[in-house]
Amino acid sequence: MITKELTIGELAERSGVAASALRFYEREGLIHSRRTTGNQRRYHRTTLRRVAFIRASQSVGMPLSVIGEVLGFLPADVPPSREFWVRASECWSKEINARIERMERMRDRFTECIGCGCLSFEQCALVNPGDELADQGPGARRL
Amino acid sequence: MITKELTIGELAERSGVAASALRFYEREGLIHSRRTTGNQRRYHRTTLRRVAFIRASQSVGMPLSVIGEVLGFLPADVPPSREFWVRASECWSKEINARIERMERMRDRFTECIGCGCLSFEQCALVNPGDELADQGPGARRL
DNA sequence: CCCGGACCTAAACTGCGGTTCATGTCCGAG
DNA sequence: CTCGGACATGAACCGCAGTTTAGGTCCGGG
Repeated sequence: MITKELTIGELAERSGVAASALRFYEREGLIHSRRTTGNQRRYHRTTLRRVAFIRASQSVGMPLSVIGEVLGFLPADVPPSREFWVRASECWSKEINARIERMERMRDRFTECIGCGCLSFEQCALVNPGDELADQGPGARRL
Repeated sequence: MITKELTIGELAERSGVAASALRFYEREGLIHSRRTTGNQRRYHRTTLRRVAFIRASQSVGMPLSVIGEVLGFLPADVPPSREFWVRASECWSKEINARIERMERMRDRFTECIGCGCLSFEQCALVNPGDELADQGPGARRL
């Protein structure tokens, strides 16, 4: 059969992603499925691509919420166009570069500041960054 | 009075760290305190330095567990020596550089892989990194 | 002596990205 | 028709780095 649908087990095996994660992605709206009369999930083949995109994006550090937003522009059951990949790639690259720069600035500051031995409050830029790291709110912070 | 001890409120204000966080650090063994007869915390002044070090280390992405290990070499109530700062700085710099390199590799892979439009399983290095990201076990992953 | 603000504790909650568990249903091979 | 493996669901749990809440105690000024 051409364009045969996938069960969750098949999708899990072929994508290398656990079935529990796939159900989770579906709850979060990143992927979609049809249901059989017996309430089981059937995935369109293009879902394989969507999952690949999700994992690739995660591997460069993107949070699922952002990936979800971008995938929102990609209708279900439609294979992602070349344009889509390119646009997404550009978008991600910007983000990653920004993060790398941020880390480089931090490292330089740290060596500088530790090197001078100050580490006293009010003077030290490391202890009081002020610019970055500010207003991240309470709770856990992503590294 | 010289070498006056600090209450938790004072330490919180002077370090810019919430009292709840200071109690948390103490539970985790990163800082220490004496207790008054009324069971209230009194901090040695050098604790201010310890907290500064914790926050600085966090700002470059170090997890508390690792910071705790390093602080373990620094006895309570002893001001950190210059040597200590230098050694810690070297140690952190290595870690940060490793992370930056990792992110650069990822970014390059991503642009390369997305650029070619493949994103198919089994071939794509991004989808199947294999080397990094592997064996991180179940549960949440740090970004 | 009394009052209010600072302090104490343990337990529950946050967000992220899922996993694990308990319990119950579906579906295809024999 | 029956059996076992695949699937369904909701709820609870993991680690991290704390915050919030509830309920109780301490301490200094008036």
